[in-house]
Amino acid sequence: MTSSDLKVGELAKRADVTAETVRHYTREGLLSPRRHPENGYQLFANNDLERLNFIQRARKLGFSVAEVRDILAHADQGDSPCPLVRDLLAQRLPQIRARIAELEALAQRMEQALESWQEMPDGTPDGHSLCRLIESFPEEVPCSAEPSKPSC
Amino acid sequence: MTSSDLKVGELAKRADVTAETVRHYTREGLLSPRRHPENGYQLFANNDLERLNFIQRARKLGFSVAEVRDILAHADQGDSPCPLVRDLLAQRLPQIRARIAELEALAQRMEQALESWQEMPDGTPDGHSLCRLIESFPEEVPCSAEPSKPSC
DNA sequence: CTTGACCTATGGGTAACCCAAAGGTTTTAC
DNA sequence: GTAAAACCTTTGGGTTACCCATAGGTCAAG
Repeated sequence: MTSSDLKVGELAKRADVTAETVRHYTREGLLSPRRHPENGYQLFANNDLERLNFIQRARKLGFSVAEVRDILAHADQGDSPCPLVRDLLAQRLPQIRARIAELEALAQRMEQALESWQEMPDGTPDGHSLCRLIESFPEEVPCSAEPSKPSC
Repeated sequence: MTSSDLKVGELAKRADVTAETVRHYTREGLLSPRRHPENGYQLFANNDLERLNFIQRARKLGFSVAEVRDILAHADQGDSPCPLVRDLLAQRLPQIRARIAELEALAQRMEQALESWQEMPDGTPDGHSLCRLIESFPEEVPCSAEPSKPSC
């Protein structure tokens, strides 16, 4: 109704996301557009552009969509969501660090594999080997299995 | 039929995965158990234990289940899958590196946020701010937007 | 012969969207 | 003024690599 009302595509363009993303956030309860009484189109207020920008910032900080929904719900009720925000971030950070370490280990396995495979022949699969490249690769040995090893 | 035939749970236990995982790989075509003619149970050959170990190794090297299926299909046809293996790994590695860089950037944003928030008050949401902590966080500025900046 | 441990198939859930289809609406252009 | 392009709607399915619940059949032990 207001001059500042935006349709899905308009809001999406201004926030530089796809219309599908806007619909997704709406389905998930992060946005609550009014409806045009005649054609059923979703109508977003100017406010919602700020809200969508907020969502994007929060997502870039690593919050999940569900977490952002909770943050927004707090704020909508007049409570400061900041303590929640801090908590969530502090919880998530070590998980991200762990994920980085995992991927780093993976990348090193991959590099080591590619390197050591330089000198190995391809070979055709016989009854015992599918691809020696992979089979020659050491299986991960959990440290608890051989506590005597000093490297563990 | 053979003494070495294994049921789902037995194979799973020996390869240290869940029975569900074995069923999943079977559904995806990585394993092709025979069927017990009377009770319909899946029967895995001794061979399949090696095959499952191979799958686990390949997965740890970063191959997707679909990729492992292709690798196994090659080998099953008597072709050496090794060139495919090398190709896939060489393709995947830079993607992993990119993902690591992304997560590293994310972790740094998170740390910077937590740090700078130490000195900021929480505040209750007013009409203009949901949580200043997040809103104060700089939006990602693509370098192409301001080519004059020397930092870009 | 019952109980518990195992098997089967089916279908739904996860995260954050993307995409297609079928159909109604609005805008643009001739 | 109208026809085509552009946009909107809802529905439902796909992505990854599994996990879990249900309902019901089977098997080993006591």
